[in-house]
Amino acid sequence: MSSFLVSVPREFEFSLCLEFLKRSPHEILHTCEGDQVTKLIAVAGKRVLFRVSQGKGNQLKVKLLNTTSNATIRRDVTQYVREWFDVDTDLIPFYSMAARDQILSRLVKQFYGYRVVGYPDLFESLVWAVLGQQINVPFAYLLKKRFVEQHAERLVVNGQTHYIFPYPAVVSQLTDSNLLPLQFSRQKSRYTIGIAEAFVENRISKEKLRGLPFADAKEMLMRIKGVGNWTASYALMKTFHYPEAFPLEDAGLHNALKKQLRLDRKPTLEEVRKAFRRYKGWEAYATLYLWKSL
DNA sequence: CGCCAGGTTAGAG
DNA sequence: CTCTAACATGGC
Repeated sequence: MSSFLVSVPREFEFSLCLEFLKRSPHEILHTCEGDQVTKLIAVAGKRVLFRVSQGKGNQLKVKLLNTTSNATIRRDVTQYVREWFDVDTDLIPFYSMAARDQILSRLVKQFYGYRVVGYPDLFESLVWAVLGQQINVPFAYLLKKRFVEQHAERLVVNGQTHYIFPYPAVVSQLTDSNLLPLQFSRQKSRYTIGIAEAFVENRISKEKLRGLPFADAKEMLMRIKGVGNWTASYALMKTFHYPEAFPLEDAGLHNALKKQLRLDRKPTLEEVRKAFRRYKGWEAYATLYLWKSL
């Protein structure tokens, strides 16, 4: 099948992104084999299975596994990959700011080229955030696995099953009786279905939010029940790559700051805000590298 | 048993 | 605007 290349900046380290992709054995929406990752997506009405690996120089190699290439597929898969690994953010200004920061200077050196590994699908991003609310991450992955196995479209290639995150049209038809057995709490079940309904009724979509000022996009997201500041910020960071988006209430972020600032307790929200003042405009990447420090 | 984990909501101050 | 209690569920 056909391959093509996607160029990336010098400040890009694929192996660090792969590390993130490999972080849970329950991850089901992509498959890592050594130094490459395989994923199924729906583009232009087709199901496209592709594999990404490091190419020569500043390039990623993308290989299509179940279809031949044409201009449309190539454009859409390229776009997906660029969003997935946040290829288009210029990190030079962030690195120049971070170099002068006591906490970040060490981290950006250690994890140079690490980027936000995102969720180009807004629905996936929001539901995944809801699943992660107030529970430990391994359990969130387990919930996602069950949810995807039950309700996602799939494609079997060479005996390997690949999934596409469940569609809003499907999820909006579910009830508690579908999700509680998967060990969703009533709250997660209600939020998940409510988010799907918001998509189906077109109260929200990626297209509607694209290009909006940060505050407006956040406000639109937070109109949905179950999407608070943490969830909205998470989606703005992971799906739209707003550089100023960061989850203020995030427990992991609090733990990272506690460690870096050598506090004997977790910081208050006010202390987090204060610590982040110096990262203005780059809160998303400050958060990413702080998370990575844990 | 207690406490924490990638929170949100509704209600009070 | 900020703080708090209630909600909910698994894991250590």
